[in-house]
Amino acid sequence: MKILVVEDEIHIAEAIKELLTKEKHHVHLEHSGYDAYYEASNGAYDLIILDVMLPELSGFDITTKLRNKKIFTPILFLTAKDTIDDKVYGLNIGGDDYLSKPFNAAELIARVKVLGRRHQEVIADELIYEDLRLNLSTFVLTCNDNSIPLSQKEFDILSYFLKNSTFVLSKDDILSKAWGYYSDAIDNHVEVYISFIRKKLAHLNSIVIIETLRGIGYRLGTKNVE
Amino acid sequence: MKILVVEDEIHIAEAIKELLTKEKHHVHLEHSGYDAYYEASNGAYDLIILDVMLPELSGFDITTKLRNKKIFTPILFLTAKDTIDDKVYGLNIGGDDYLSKPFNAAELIARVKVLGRRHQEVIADELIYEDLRLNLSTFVLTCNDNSIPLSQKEFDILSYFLKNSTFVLSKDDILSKAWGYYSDAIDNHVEVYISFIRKKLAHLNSIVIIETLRGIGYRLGTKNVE
DNA sequence: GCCAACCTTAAATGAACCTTAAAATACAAA
DNA sequence: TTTGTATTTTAAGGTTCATTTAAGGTTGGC
Repeated sequence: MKILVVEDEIHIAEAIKELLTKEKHHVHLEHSGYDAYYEASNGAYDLIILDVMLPELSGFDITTKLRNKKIFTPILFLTAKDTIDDKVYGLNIGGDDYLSKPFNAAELIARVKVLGRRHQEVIADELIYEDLRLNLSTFVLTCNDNSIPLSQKEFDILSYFLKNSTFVLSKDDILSKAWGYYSDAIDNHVEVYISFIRKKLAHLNSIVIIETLRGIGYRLGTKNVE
Repeated sequence: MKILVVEDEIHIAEAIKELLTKEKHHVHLEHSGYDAYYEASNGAYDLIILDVMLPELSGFDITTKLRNKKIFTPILFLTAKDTIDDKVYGLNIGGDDYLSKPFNAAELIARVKVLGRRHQEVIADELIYEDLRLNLSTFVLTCNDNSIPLSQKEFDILSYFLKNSTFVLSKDDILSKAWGYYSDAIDNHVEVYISFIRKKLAHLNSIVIIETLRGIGYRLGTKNVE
């Protein structure tokens, strides 16, 4: 699921993100009311976890504005305010559930699961760059009418490139992204996988290539620059 | 809405009934576990408000039995037990919400409203996908003129796939759906049952297959009919 | 030409997955 | 309660395929 977490206390926000990411959700963080409203208002999320006490707009304000806009993404309130009146208020203006801080990880996950069960019209999201589309749930890479599945590592690396298409990525960057900081993987691992991915790009006839910047790293680019 | 209230303390039960009747709901009271299970098991209610501590069967027992029987009426637990483990347990076995006694009248009404909104899922008696039909009350799987019965677990898993035919389901998804969040079931359980189901699909000559996405999960698909 | 960085490929390894049969459990009938 | 049957769980061995290893080849800068 695509989940928007709105929480101004950074360490709590990060903890929630980590927890949900482990459960295979895609998490986006926002820390202030207006940003959150703006981000949520396209209706692209499957669930919004919303702190009530926020800078600018409160969680309740955001909920009211979204519901007025006919955005019915399920909303789970998350807050230190634990009085019954608050709970009732939140549920009445269109929230779907309520969890008090400090909360238990298992309970958060259980409630997310319950809310997610409903909102099953999930849009499979994908990364797009030039003529490439990478499906994030099936790991299938598509170019025009050709498709090819990627392995886990190929996916980790290519998605990293697609998310950072304007940057040069060093081998160390790629190593720590795809193998982890503490792994003993070496440069040759990256070289091998870059080779695998290039082969798949060629097989798809994509115009996308991976350029080598000798001694520096790799960068996405395109063929025939005319 | 038609609401079943299961509560053994008569004065509380009556108070809830009065409260909900005032909100224009039709309320039926039960005071013991077996009676409640029997009453709920025809699936005629829109909502069940269920005390956890009951004579004979506990509220959790009733929920489990109902869900096993494919009765998915929303359930609101109502209880004095307020530990997180209880909450998580209740939500995981198929409950939808949880309210601790003593509760506030306004909060009860607010939560009833939320759960009522949710029960707009159409009740069908079979799931259909491509050439497959799965009867939800007999657990019989049919393809063209061939039929074969499914066991409980086979049914749990295949119906989960049929309800989510466009999504990739991970082993964890399937485990928590068919065995529950707290079970100690392992990946091999899923593999064994996927194998069982595939054998039955083949036996029926269905065009439907279960694809493996290595390292990711499984997804419904069809044999390539060109 | 020489060296370091990089590329490619094939073989070895290991993790993920599949299948099957036997053991354990649940459940209903006798 | 006992017995028989269906279902679920356990366990083991086999298979496949992603990943790692390793070796030899290529490229580009000095």
